[in-house]
Amino acid sequence: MTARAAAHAHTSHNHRACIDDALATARELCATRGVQLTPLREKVLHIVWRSHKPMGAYEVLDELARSHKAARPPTVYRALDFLMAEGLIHKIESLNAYLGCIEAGAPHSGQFLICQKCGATEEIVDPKLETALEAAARRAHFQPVRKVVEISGLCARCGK
Amino acid sequence: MTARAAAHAHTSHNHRACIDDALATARELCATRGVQLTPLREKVLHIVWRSHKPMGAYEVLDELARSHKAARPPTVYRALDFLMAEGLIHKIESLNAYLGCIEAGAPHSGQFLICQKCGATEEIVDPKLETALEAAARRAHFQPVRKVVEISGLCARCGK
DNA sequence: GCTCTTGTTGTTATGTTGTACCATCCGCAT
DNA sequence: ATGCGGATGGTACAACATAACAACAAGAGC
Ligand SMILES: [Zn+2]
Ligand SMILES: [Zn+2]
Ligand SMILES: [Zn+2]
Ligand SMILES: [Zn+2]
Repeated sequence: MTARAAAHAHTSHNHRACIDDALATARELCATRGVQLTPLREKVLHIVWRSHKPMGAYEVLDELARSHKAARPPTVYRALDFLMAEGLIHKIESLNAYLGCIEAGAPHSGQFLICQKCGATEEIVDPKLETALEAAARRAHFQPVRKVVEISGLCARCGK
Repeated sequence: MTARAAAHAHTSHNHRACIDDALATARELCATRGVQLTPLREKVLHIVWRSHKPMGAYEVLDELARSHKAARPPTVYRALDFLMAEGLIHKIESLNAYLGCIEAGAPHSGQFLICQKCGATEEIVDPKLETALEAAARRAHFQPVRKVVEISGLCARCGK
């Protein structure tokens, strides 16, 4: 398990390591796949990774525009679409926001614990939950393609 | 199990029975709770129940406006908010759309199988999946409040 | 009857999220 | 040099959702 994956979103940790790890992994993956992690896309990935709270596209845009005057909505959405296609970020559907993936390279839809109080969102990888999802679909003769699992509530720290 | 709950979204069935059942259940529940299922709200519920495909708020608005000239976005969103609060419909987060609940009266967040080809969306009630969600949250010391589960893919009919 | 309160609906305007479409630029292969 | 495909620039607009205040209707208490 990487330092990044070991860190929990709601706990204090060396977040610089999260970012560095995420960017390094992204560069490796894109190089291997022969796709371009351009400076613009890397910048957007960096912005999304600034926290463990899902970030809205227009928040990303505001941040990006500070150093990139030409930034417009399509600029951001194209970068986000690329990063999602490469499995480097996830979209949190219930928030219309985006979050860095902690398991980039391993194709998955993502399972999330979203704290309603502090906003911190932790991506979990739970094989039993995955199995239960597959079983539920199978029971209905349904072929799953994308599985959205977003649990909102109170994180360990806020729920005390 | 009611006739409504027994019907699968992707199969042909007597859909009038779905609607009648849903409206009757809604009237009972609201009467019991002492909340007002007004003609407007009932009309919106009826519109949402016209199919087993999640319906966007503006689609509902277009339909509603045919018989209710004063209808505006807030008209529809207020009715949808009421119906959600009473557990009569669900919002499908990954589609920004709304769907009638097949188990109104039993508080739950809903679990959905969304066909990407035909659009039919089936609400399932899977205790094992529910257990797995609870367990995953517990493992992270997370207190779940709302659980969004939306599996997109191909339904039994379209996946053949 | 009156009026206070609460809940519902009417109405206008605006905020937020996401795309369509075409132009331009750049690296690379022919 | 020419053409091609991928990436970005830039304008406009579509789709989804809410804020804020006015109007109205029904029941409770006087
Ligand atoms: Zn971190
Ligand atoms: Zn992930
Ligand atoms: Zn039906
Ligand atoms: Zn339901």
